[in-house]
Amino acid sequence: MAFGLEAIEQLSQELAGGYNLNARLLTLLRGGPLDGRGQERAEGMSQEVSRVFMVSLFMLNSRESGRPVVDTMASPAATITEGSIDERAPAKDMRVCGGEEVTPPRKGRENEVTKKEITASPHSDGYQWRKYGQKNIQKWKFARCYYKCMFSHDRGCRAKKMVQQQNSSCGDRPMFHVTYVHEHNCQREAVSPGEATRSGHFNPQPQRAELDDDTMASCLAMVIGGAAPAGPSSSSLSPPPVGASPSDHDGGRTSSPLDVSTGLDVETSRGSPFDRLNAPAAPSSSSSLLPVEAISSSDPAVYMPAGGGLSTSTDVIAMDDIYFPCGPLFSPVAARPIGRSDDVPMDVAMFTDTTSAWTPYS
DNA sequence: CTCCTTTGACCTCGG
DNA sequence: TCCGAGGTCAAAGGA
Repeated sequence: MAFGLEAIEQLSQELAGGYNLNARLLTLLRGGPLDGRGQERAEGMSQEVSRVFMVSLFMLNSRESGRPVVDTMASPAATITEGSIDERAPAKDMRVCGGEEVTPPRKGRENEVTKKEITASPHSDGYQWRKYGQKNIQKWKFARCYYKCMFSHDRGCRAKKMVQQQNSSCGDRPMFHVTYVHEHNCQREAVSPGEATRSGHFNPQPQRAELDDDTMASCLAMVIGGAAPAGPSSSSLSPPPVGASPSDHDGGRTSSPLDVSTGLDVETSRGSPFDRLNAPAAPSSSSSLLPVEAISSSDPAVYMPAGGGLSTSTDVIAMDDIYFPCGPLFSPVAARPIGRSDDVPMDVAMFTDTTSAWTPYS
């Protein structure tokens, strides 16, 4: 699917603007009989709402036009995947990402980029990685980390990934650019989820929901209509119960392979087209994971798209904040980092282990 | 003792 | 050809 992030953001803004406009129109209409001037204003607002619909529909219909996908928004909840990338953008093709200008990686030795994504959970991709390097990169506040497949040696797997924390974050949630280089060619045997973190790869079914067309359309329909959605099928939106829980951490060593976050709970994520933040189980005492856990459904969720026209920033906005007049459209069950220990600086990765100690440098 | 991360040095590429 | 930046290696140290 190729629904550009820029498009999502624009669409979000358009729709939120339309929503606000409609709310004003409603207020106007409820204010009593309209005089000539009020009638004019109401008509103007109505026309503007129509324009919003038109623009939104146009954007929806034109998404197949092959327009390049541009990273503009770092969603804390959704992992934005650019998909397979075989060719890199021209060197001077600056991209805007999370409000930052990002120079595409120059052509290097490894040119076989298979995927790029922006995620809050750079390590929850179902594979085990070994860090082999870290480098301070110009223009980035945070060092870039280099990972190889754990089986690069044993099985000659060439898969690598580079994880770059963004300069900006969404609230206190750091976002990461993850660039995958080379496909895994280590043979994956079916591994029980419990074993996944320890003994190898498990079937890497998609662990995150991508915003497919139906989902996006459904979402927009919800926003436009304010109707309670039937809810996208959980099969398409919720990750499979891969399980691989961080509680499977090797109890002894702290320098374990990268942790694999839990899949999302199917029940709690139903109804939202947006990926919920991964919510690793409470870490064991020996784990260095920052505790992140699912909390009660009374808390506002942090789904994206945020902004709702109220802000063009990439900050997280609770669904209740966006859609308050209608009540939450989804059944938001939040997942948020909790119990962040005070000794962990806020600009450190929201979860970390010894393999991903994000140490900002200045 | 083993395995992994850290980190500085080295290599390679592109301007 | 030089230089800066990014990517990788490998020794050292830690758990």
